[in-house]
Amino acid sequence: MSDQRLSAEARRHAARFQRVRDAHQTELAEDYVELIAKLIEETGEARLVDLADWLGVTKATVNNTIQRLQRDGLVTSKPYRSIFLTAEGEALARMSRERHRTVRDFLIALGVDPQTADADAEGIEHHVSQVTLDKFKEFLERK
Amino acid sequence: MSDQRLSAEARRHAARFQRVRDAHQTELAEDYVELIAKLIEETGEARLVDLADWLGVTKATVNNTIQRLQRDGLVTSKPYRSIFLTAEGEALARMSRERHRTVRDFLIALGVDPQTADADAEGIEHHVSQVTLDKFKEFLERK
DNA sequence: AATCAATATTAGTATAAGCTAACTTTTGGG
DNA sequence: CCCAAAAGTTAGCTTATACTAATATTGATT
Repeated sequence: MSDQRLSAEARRHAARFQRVRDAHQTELAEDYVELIAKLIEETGEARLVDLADWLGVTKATVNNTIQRLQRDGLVTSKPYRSIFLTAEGEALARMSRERHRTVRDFLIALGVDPQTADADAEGIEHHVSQVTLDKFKEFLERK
Repeated sequence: MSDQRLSAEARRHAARFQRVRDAHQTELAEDYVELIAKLIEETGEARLVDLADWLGVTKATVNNTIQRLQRDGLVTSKPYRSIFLTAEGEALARMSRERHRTVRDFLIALGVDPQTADADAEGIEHHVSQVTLDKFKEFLERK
C-alpha cells in the first residue's frame, strides 16, 4: 500500500503523526476515567457537576462526553444518576493514574517543581510509550 | 471570579486542563510550521502535496489548515503557489524545532532508542514547559 | 503549442469538543 | 411535605480537523 513516491523519512514522519492523532482521541477518555476513579475513591461518587468543575468545562459538555464514553463502553450512567466505571474503564483509569504518577515523579526527580510537574505531566502522560515509561522508572530507581 | 464552592485542588486541576486544551490548539500549527521550515530548507519549497504526504493526511485537509494558519498570520500562500512562513511563523518554527530536538535528545540520553524517541518527542514536545525543558537541557549537559 | 498528468481548490459531509440558554428532575431545608 | 435551588438534560450553535469526490489550474513532454 505504501506509496513508492515517498521517502522512508516521509513515511516515518506520517506514521508518527498518525500516532499523535490517535493519542488525541483517547486523551480525553483517559482524563475522564482517571478523574471519575479519583472522585469515587475520595467522595464515594462521581457527579456530573463535579466533573464539570474539576475539568473546567460546562455541565453540557460533560454530558456529551459521558454519552460518548458510555457508547465506547468505559462508563455506565443512567439519567439523573451518578456515573460509574465499567471494568474496562477501571482498567484504563488504573493505567492512566499509574502513568500519570510515574511521569510526575520523574519530572520532580529531575528537579522540576511540583506545580510545574503536575501541569506538564497532565499533557505529557498521553504521549509516553511503554519504552519511555520504563526508562523513567529506571531513572527513579537509580535515584 | 473563582467559585467559592470549589476546592483549591479542583481549581488547580481545572487550570491544568485548560492549559492542555489550549496547547492542543497550537499543536497543529507548530507541527505545520516546523515541517514547512524543514521542507523549504531541504528542497527550496513547501508544496501542499508534500505537506500532505509528510503529515499523512489528504491535500484537502492541508488546504483547510493552511487557510487557518494564514488567517492566524503564520504563513502566506497564494492560490496554486508554494507556501511560505511569515516572520512570526519562522519564529514559531525555530522554537518548535529547538524544543523538539531537545526532547528527542533527552529521551535518547535517557536510553530510549532513536525510533521511539522520535515518535514520543512528536507528542511530548507540545506539552513541555520552559522550566522542564531547561531541566532536560541540564541533564544533557551533565551527561 | 497542445494535451495530459500532477497539483491545488472547492463543495459537501462527519465527528469531536466546546459553548449558551431553556428545560426537567431530584433533593434537602423550612 | 412542598417548593426552591441544585443537578442533569436537551436543543441549537461554533470551530477544528478529518474525509471523498468533483473541479480547476499549472506545467512538463511530446
